[in-house]
Amino acid sequence: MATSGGTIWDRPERAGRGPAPSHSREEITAAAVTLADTRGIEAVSMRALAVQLGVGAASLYRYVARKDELIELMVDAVMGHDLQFEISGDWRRDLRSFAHGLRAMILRHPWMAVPSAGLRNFGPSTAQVYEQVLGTIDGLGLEIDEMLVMVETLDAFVRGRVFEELSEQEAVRRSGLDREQWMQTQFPYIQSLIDSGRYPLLTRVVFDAETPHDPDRLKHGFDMGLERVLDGLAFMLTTAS
Amino acid sequence: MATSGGTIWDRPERAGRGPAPSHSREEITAAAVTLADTRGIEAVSMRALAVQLGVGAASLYRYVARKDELIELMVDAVMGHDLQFEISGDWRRDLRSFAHGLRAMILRHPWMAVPSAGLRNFGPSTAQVYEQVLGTIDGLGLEIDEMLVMVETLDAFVRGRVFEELSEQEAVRRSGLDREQWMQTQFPYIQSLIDSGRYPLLTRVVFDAETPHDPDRLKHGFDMGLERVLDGLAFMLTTAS
DNA sequence: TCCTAACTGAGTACGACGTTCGCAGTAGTG
DNA sequence: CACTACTGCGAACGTCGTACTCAGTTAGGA
Repeated sequence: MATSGGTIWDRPERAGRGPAPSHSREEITAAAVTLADTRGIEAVSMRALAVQLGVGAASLYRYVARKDELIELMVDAVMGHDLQFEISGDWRRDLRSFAHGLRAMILRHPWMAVPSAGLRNFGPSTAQVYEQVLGTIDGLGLEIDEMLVMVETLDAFVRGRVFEELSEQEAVRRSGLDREQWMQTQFPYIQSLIDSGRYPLLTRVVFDAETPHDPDRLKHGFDMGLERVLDGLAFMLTTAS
Repeated sequence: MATSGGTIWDRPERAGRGPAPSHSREEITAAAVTLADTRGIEAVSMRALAVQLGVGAASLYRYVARKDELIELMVDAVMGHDLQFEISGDWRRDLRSFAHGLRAMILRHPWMAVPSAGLRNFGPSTAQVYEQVLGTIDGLGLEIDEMLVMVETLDAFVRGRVFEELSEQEAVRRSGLDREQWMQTQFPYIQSLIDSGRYPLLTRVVFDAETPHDPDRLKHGFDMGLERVLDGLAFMLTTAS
């Protein structure tokens, strides 16, 4: 059993003695990630993953104590490999780059929206990312607590925003229909809301949106919101220096 | 089977002819909500809920087509009953009140953090809430699209922030230990990160936080971030009027 | 008033899930 | 070479969401 240490991060991958394991954490994690990317996170079962690896299901518990730990490995692996952003020395540009990178990463791996709770999920790669992000606002005269508030606020906006962007997309995927068909199943109810006359503003939202569910529209809303959040964060610097 | 309409919201609760159902959607929903509040969302199984109601598990499918629909009912019920905020006519005060109300609601019902994807989960109570929130920024000279961006941005911040606040709390709960014991299981790993010397800023975070996990500290961070976000949203009005 | 179509309740069953147990096999150590 | 600590894994347990089926019940139409 791989059940000694408190978290998986301080438990050694290999124990000293017996035969060498036929797989590595990295290999198993990679297989789980591609499985989640291609068939959705709910398709990542210990059995299915074992099949993918040509292994018995119970064997996976030699590498991982619980499924949760597998998810932790997956999250940290993606944080390490697929989160890209640039550091230029201009804090606003850098935080914007981080926000875009975080959003893009989650959109590439929709299952990341739920299990990765930002700063609280503390694998080594995740830690490195936030170390770097904190670095972009270091030396601007802020207390460490204030720096943390800045990063957490930005992080919360991005994750919350992308979570909303994804939820419709996920509903479509689960229904098995294509986007057009799915929207038609929703239509009668939306219509009944409008006809009730009790939602005039939401009605304007539905009617005035020229391209109702253009992906660029969501990106647009993200970018606008992001600039507002960055505007707000800039206030922290004025009061500090 | 309760499987005719596309969503549960346009499917009548009672069909015309036969015997009256022995329960109502509202009753079932309320039982599920208290079950989720007291024993966690993962304790809400169709079987457990059926026991709570003194009913066979299969009977629940007379009221609900899939478990997802039960969750939808739960979310919308809580949005209707437990989300409180005040409308004064001062947009900033009103949005702040909404943000606090939303946060408090999710903290009271931690399971709401995940399944309720904000604007996309569109039960009648949810719709009413967002109608009201849009109303607080109506008539300020903004296009409906811009109003939507404002609300979505605020909503994203609150949900993302509360999600992070909850994730640690949930990890503690799942471990079965109390907070003190749980923190001690995490300690060796945190220590090893610090000792590696590769995370100087995160180390400052750990050391400089005077009361490491005071709930007021989280509330503080929320309030500070919220004011920054509101600062940023205020910019939308200056360019509009 | 009665018949019957339409509905409700639920026992049973199916397949999938996470996880545990116990055992056969293997590789380093003394 | 024996011992020990490990690895792989078939089988099994309990739980889950859900479909099938059918007996019992009721309200509308004759």
